[in-house]
Amino acid sequence: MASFNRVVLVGNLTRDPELRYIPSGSAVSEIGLAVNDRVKKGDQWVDETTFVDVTLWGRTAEVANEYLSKGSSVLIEGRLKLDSWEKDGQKRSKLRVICEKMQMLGGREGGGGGGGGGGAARGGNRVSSGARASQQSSSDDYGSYDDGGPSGGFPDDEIPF
Amino acid sequence: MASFNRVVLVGNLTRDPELRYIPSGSAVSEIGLAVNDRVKKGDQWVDETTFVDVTLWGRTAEVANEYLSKGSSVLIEGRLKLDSWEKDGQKRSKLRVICEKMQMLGGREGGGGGGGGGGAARGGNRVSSGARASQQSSSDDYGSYDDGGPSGGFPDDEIPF
Amino acid sequence: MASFNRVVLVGNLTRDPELRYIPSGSAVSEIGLAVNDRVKKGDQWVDETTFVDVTLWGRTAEVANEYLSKGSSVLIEGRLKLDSWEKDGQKRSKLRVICEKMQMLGGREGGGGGGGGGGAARGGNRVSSGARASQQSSSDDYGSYDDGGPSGGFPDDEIPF
Amino acid sequence: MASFNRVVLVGNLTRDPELRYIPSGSAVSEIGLAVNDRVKKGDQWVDETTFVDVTLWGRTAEVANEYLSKGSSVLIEGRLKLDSWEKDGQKRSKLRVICEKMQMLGGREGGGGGGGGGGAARGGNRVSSGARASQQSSSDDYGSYDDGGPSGGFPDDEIPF
DNA sequence: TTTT
DNA sequence: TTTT
Repeated sequence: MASFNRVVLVGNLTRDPELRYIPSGSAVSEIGLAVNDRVKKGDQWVDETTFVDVTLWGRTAEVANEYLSKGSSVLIEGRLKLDSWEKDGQKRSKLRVICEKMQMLGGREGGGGGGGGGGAARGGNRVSSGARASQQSSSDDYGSYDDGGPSGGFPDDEIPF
Repeated sequence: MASFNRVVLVGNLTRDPELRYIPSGSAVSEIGLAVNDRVKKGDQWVDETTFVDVTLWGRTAEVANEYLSKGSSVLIEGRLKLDSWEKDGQKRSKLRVICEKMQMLGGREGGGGGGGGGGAARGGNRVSSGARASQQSSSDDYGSYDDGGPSGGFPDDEIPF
Repeated sequence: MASFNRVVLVGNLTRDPELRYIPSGSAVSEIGLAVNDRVKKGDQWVDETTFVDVTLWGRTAEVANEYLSKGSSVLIEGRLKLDSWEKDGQKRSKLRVICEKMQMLGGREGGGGGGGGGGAARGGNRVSSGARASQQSSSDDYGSYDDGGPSGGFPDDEIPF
Repeated sequence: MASFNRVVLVGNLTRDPELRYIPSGSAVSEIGLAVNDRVKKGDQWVDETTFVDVTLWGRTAEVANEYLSKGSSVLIEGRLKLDSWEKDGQKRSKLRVICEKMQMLGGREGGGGGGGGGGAARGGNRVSSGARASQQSSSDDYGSYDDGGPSGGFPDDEIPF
């Protein structure tokens, strides 16, 4: 019965975030993370890249969409989640990470961070969520975003995971 | 470039560990973990089970094989690793966890734990690694096992990940 | 600017929890944790115990008070917090952990856990918070308690840290 | 008996690292970290800075000394450790973090990071450990340093913690 | 101040 | 493919 599920990753986005809104109005964003470890195999160090899909919710999703892009460096805290579906009559499943906290780091063009100013936004075509995202931004100068915890956020059961 | 990869899980084994030795003599064990979270979806709490495959190396693998069995409760610290292979000309991949530290918890029949004595072993058919495992055991009364870190353990490159 | 603060500990209570209510009605509990590591010093393994004070809030505080006692085994996830005060004109400070998630483990007399029944309560003198604690308990069979996250719980600013 | 001790922090150095060598030749470095959280107190978010002393060993200590300075942004993974001593006949103790893995982040003047080249060193007065540090550097382009784990590093028992 |  |  005892159980615990915690993941902390630092990596770079493999593509721009993809934001969408579910019917209830909640924002969801998917990001791909590349985590580059250097691990010992036998007696030598080798590079090992782990690609992980991460789902972000609510304001965190919007902030990611606003401030992160391919190559951005980010810290993600969350939990592992097994997605399951059927394809051609075959059961398939895949581990992903559900983000509970995101922290932008100063890598690349993304990562906002910047002291007073608050980080440069990306190209104009993705700023539709600007209003909400910048409310967030104004309440947090540290580039850290939280999903609001268990009691926050997801007002209905349309959520696909 | 900045990167970090850390997972901490507490769950129950979905099956008995499977131990084998690679040609160099290193022990490897696979365990299946069921992690039972209770997460908020919309405005209600739902149970969500995440099944994760975990790979253990060296003495940790042997200790797991000796003291854990289906149902055992265990804490695993490790990192995410993407396994990739080809099947029917299709690229497939799967996230797993490489265990860097294992801590037996007092669940079920497994979980060693027991005060002075050192935890009851499982059925006799799996005690072949006993000698080595119990050396370990004697140097650690806390049921915690470490893979020896980056400089420990894997003397050659036969390692399949 | 980038910042992150995460602690995960498993240890045993050094004393019974101390529960109190702040004027607003929020529950607060203090527990002392003993974390027994085995670390390498030079070429030998030595035991090292780290004593940490942990603060729990809200329902988590009440549940701890109800189900944990001296010796209980528990997993705490939280963050480091620096408490500061003045004594004899001297500035003093001390690191503690603010618990954000608690998971009871099956150690000792504490640790509740128990499948259907829900874990044995301690002696009668501490059951005053029973009503609330058992509401919690009924919504969670896994012995895991969450402080409700950033948006949960602390309705005023009487909170002393 | 079950026990686990894990800390992950991202913060900025409050001062330059202080490197020294213990009689056996092992390098030790102390850094002060400021971790800036934004936490909810009552119904508003407040900034909260936690100051933590971190001890680094071996090559990690040397690398920190070489590449980090006051203000640098860094991720530290390690464990809590209680330092105890006596002063004026009074027992005193203090929690610190023993670093097991360090990852430089791209903040400020520190944080090395730099792709191929390997990060700019600090002013000349601290480069005495250069030779060793750059060996390290050459075996790791990711700015991540590991203490070598339980089996690595500390060849004698002069170590003061 | 301490737990297993 | 699954554990509690």
